[in-house]
Amino acid sequence: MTPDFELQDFLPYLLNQAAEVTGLAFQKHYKDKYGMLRTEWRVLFHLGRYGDLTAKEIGAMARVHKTRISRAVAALETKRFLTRHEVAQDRRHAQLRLTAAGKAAFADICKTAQSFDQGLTTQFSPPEVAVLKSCLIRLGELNAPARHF
Amino acid sequence: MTPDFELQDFLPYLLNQAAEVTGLAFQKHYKDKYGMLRTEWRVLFHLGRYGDLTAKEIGAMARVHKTRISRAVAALETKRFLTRHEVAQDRRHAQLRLTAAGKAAFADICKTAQSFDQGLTTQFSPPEVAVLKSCLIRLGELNAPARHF
DNA sequence: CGATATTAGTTGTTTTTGTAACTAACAAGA
DNA sequence: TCTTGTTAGTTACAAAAACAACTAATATCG
Repeated sequence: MTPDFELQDFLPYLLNQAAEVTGLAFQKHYKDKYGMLRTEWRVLFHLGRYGDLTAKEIGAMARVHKTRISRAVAALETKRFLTRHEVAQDRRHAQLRLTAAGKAAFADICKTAQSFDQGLTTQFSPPEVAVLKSCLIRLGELNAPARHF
Repeated sequence: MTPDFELQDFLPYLLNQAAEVTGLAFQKHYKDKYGMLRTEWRVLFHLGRYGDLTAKEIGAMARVHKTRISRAVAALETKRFLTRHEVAQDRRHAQLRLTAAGKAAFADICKTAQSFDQGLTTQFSPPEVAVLKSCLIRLGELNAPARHF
């Protein structure tokens, strides 16, 4: 039968555990402090980092389904973290723009995220971190299943 | 403000993306084929790999909350993949035991999991895989937030 | 121009999960 | 023995996610 296969050797399991632990630890910086969900924080990040974007653009960049983006945008709008600006040429989509409060939250959470990341990576040597991150990027990109954007 | 902080550098994001991509790719082997949820597959795995266990033991080993275990066990029971056996000494907990069908499913999914893992790791060099897995284990264990078992 | 297709985004419905309260069984001290 | 406390597991309810169907705007092709 299956001899010595340990769950500790199974990459999807390891990835999931590490993602869950770190994700739960970090969420207090956007959930407890700003009442945001993870997708909201991601949308906020993309707008803060890359400037005004449409919902579709954010979804494509962050690999998130459009319904999740839609609800995150609506939530951020009621929290007054962003505003919608219709594009005259095509009224189907709208540019999303952070408000001052949105930018402040972005800056705050980003700063925390950077030090959080440092706290995680300092337990490894720089070469280890380099290998870890490059592997994760390849895993996240290469095996990406078909997305229905 | 925040200068050049990329989401691609943020470990929780990378972990989450890699976990999601690989997890979604693998789930067809237990979801599509056996109609199992991820927690069910994990419970099945622990029983198949480590023999009869109680719900609490599985929860402790897999770091899963007891309500999720409870529902997974109930689902596996209706699928006839396991049976409950009361312990005379303490009737609060029950030993969980895989049926023949459960063992067959375990063996099948395990075999697939091993080759799936190989497919993932062969795109990296052996030293890279070693670093990757050891980092993931440390991330998943060291920063583990308090669990309420 | 007019019918059809496509696209951006939203809404509704169903699953799944998280959280808390609960039951039943056992333990331990007064 | 009889409270009181603890433990294993379940159930109920609320939050969140997945999936599908929908609306409105634009594009395309006859």
